[in-house]
Amino acid sequence: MRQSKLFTRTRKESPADEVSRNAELLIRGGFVHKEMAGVYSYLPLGLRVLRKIENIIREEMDKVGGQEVLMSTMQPKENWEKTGRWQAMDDLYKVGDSSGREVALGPTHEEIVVPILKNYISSHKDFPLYIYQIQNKFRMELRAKSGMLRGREFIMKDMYSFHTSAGDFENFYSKMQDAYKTIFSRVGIGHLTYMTFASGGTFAKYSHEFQTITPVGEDVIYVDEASGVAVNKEVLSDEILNQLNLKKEKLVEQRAIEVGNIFDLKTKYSAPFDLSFTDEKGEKHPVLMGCYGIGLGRLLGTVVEVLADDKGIIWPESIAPFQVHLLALGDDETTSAEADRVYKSLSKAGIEVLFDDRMNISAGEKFSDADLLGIPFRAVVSLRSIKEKGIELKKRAEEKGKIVSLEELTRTVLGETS
RNA sequence: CGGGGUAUAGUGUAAUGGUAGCACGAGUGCUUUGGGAGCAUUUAGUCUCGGUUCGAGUCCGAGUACCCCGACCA
Repeated sequence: MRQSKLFTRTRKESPADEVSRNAELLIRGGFVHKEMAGVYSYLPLGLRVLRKIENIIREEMDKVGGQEVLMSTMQPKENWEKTGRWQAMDDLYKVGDSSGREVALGPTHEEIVVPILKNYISSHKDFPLYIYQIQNKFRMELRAKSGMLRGREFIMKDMYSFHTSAGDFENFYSKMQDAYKTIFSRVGIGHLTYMTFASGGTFAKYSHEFQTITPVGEDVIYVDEASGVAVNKEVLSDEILNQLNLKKEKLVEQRAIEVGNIFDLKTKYSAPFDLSFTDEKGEKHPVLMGCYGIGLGRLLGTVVEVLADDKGIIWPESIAPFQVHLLALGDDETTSAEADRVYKSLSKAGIEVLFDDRMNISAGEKFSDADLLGIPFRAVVSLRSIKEKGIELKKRAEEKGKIVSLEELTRTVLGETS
């Protein structure tokens, strides 16, 4: 992609109405556009990152046997009345049309997925079943905050699992714990993310949050570094500590943001809709369910929040919008021709390159933009690099670059991204 | 929802109740190119409604939006 053609440009000034680092950098870099409090549009750069996160999650969900669907955003009021949540859920968006009909804008999809399944499954032979989607969710947060971290419209992966026995559920639940750990490692925040024992409300024995350590987090958790286990402050008690084999004096208090959660729904949603199955003996039983969520926008914002430095974003290679930021310094013929050659060669090798081919832009501005955008590898072509018979390669997080050949550049980038 | 704060051009900011200015951006021309360049020139603005006043960006009232703290967050 030629940066001269890229839709959106960077801004030098921070927006006055954004204090949080994630939103500030994402807006200054032109990744997202703020529509209103807690609602953001994704621009080309932001969408590229979002798609990469989405694909990592999709891969891991498919690996555990998930089947992807896309359920409706508009949801019938009757379904919500059946579960009692039309009244009980106070962050539900209720929308009316001119005929007086009311619908909910989906904040979650138990009320949709369960009735759908009722149409198709009824025998124990249909189980287990894992259904997921990646879709926009709507929640009327009383207070949207922290940029991308708590929004009113946001993209979420939600999976629902369906089981005929508690044992089967527990097996799958444990598989999902591993899948989640893999996802957070793959997007680059595994080292800061802890599986955290949490409250599942009144109905759940099993509930875990995946909490990423950051001072801007909304939760307080207690981490046992040795075992990598954490407990949310909400549920901290001697009983829980004993159960988890944790010693109080070894726990470290941290603020953290919840990037994912998984929990046991038992029959909470299958019962109201009478979702049941017939076993081998012909007896009818309610279906057991689990639910597994990850907020993609929040995850994206969290990565920015925890990995950025004072110059800008630092994307992990796995989710960076491009792998290489190629800078042509100087508008002379020699530099332009050489940069163009490098651009074409890298592209041909299948490397995603953002080529800063803009004319009349000072070197300093190009460097600053590169730091802000946070693409993992920066490759500079200039009269100086040409004189040194190579390309200057520098990783975003490194201070100094080195001169490498085009072949070495290609190998380095491919090697580290494969 | 309680408390606090803010609202001026695309962005960031000035302006005792008295001519809305500066910088960035964007457009044009020339110069410049290793850490957010220079000159010239052009472009574009007082959140909404009401009130006070000879006169309101500024004062008063209401509304709206946004930010922060708290409460809330299957």
